[in-house]
Amino acid sequence: MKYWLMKSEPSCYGIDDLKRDRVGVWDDVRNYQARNFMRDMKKGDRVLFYHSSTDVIGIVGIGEISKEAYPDPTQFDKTSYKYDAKSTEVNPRWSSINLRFMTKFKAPVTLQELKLDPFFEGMLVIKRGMRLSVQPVHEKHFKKILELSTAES
DNA sequence: GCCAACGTTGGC
DNA sequence: GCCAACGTTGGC
Repeated sequence: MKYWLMKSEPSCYGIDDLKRDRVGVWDDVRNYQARNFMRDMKKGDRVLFYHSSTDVIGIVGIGEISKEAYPDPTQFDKTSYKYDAKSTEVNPRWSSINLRFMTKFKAPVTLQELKLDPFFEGMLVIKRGMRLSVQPVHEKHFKKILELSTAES
């Protein structure tokens, strides 16, 4: 099983939206590196759900990959601002995955906490200028974040 | 709202 | 294939 981190702006789609929907469609990634990671995802992989561009920045819950990469429907939709004229049905450029809600933390494990704890050194999300919205996470970091989240209230 | 750090685009 | 210009991300 692999572990990932996925960023989302809560004003756009946050953990509460995922909780309500139970399964969320990740369908607007237009970055090749992020796409490639999404294509590596396997059913059952765990995902740290991260809130960006908000007052409390950090990891707010856990999800699970419930459907592996498939062509992102928005790339063929001419009415979508995510429409990509260069993408074809035969050779789609962009991929989607489905994410199933698992847990919402009582309190976020904040970016600030991660930066202060030497244990998380090397974790991609705390690297300055790391804008990648989908990234792999080490198992030890994932597990530690789970511990931290239950330690909080 | 600022701006640094990237990624992408397109002229050459 | 280089690289300047431009657009976007995302923390602060």
